[in-house]
Amino acid sequence: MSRRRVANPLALAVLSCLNERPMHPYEISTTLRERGKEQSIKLNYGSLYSVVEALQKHGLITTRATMRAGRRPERTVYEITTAGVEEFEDWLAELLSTPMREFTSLEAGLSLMAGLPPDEVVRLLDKRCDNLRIELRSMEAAGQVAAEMGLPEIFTVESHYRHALLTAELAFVTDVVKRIRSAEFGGTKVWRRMHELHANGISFEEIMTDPVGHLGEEARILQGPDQPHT
Amino acid sequence: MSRRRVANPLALAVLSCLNERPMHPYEISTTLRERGKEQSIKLNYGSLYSVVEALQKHGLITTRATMRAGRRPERTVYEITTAGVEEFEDWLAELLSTPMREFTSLEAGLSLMAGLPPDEVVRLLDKRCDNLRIELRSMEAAGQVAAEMGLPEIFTVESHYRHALLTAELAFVTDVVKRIRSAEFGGTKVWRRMHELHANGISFEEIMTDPVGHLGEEARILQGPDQPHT
DNA sequence: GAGCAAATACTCTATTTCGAGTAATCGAGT
DNA sequence: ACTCGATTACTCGAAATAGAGTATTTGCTC
Repeated sequence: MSRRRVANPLALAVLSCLNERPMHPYEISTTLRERGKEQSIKLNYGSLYSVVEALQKHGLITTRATMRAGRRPERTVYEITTAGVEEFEDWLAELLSTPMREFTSLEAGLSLMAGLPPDEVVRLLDKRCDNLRIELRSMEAAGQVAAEMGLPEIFTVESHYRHALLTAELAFVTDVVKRIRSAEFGGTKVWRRMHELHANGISFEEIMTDPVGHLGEEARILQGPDQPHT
Repeated sequence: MSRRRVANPLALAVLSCLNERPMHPYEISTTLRERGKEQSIKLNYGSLYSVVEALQKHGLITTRATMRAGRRPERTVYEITTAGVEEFEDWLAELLSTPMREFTSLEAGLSLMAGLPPDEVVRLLDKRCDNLRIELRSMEAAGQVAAEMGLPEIFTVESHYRHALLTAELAFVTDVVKRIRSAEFGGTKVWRRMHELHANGISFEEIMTDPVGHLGEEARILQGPDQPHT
């Protein structure tokens, strides 16, 4: 299991709210939403209530009161404990100081992109660039509005961070597209040839049993690490 | 539920392997590991076997044979179906062309960083920069080795992508640190003052009930959206 | 004052995910 | 020939997650 007994980042957001003042879970959810935190921390009811329960079980928060108005569902108000404050500060410190291994979907896509022909990949990545530019522009517009409302940067860093990452992604993908187009991208020729053969009815399995024979000397790397004399 | 009946990216990796040739699950896992794909796609046995089962249930793969050697556990060899090939190509196309909303831990951290005093945040982010530089250098060394082995770029794009993102992160965080230090970062003064009051025993709750009174005119934004005349 | 959409405040359950556990076999050394 | 660690190949159950569903109340219009 993870080092923290409650691992979901939503738990950190809960601690953050309760560090300000006692609240009931639904109030936490609306507070986070109002402040735009659901942009950076995944929030859904199922997780919220189980995370709150887990925090309580581990003594990081306690119920302060349960009240009801009329026949409505009970509202349970929670408050943070000393241990909870400590956990909040320690966890936040870790998030800020220590880069974590994260798995993004583009990384997954890039790592398997050899499965599609290069021209198709170029087309798809080009489309991504368009999408990225659109999103970047809409983030910039939203940032403008926030700035005009006098919202200080401390409340919008996350979105500036996302903007910076998306900008870097756009630059990277643009470059990759350009280099596949010019075949400057390492391996493009073998990659293209392989999909041409496949389009002509030769299975990948067959190609892979004798890569050099089908694709030429450059395909030597495709040979499994050790299939010696048989 | 997600648009795809099997949503785990590991399922895409499975389809990718079976698109090359039939394999049994354990062989899939070692293949992915050998090729370094576990760097970009989370792989663990529990998920692997349930994902394979789900793919089979939905007709994207079928069992080709189950064999056993001696008293060892059965090896079930799977092969991809036509529907599976289609799903593979469509899914991969989507990953490459469409930016997805992802939740990174730094984004979560930044969005809650006001909960720690600015000097502490500076210290932590500085530490992160050190860590980032170390990781970048080790990625560069690994890239060097791969290049010398003649491994073409098509097999290492993912890691170049990660390198580009980490570089952008380093630049962003470095800039934020610099600007908090110089108090050029919007909101720094109120932020610092708030933690000073808190260190002197005033609770956040108390501060937030009258932000302007405690923190000055600049703290007007901290007032909830609508607590009118009461 | 009747009707109806939105907001309030959760609950429930089907999946998914995780990773430790198991059990057999292989190979290298003594 | 035997032992000991690595590898092979999966199983299992606890825990986390997602998000649809429920039931009440409020506010607004006509």
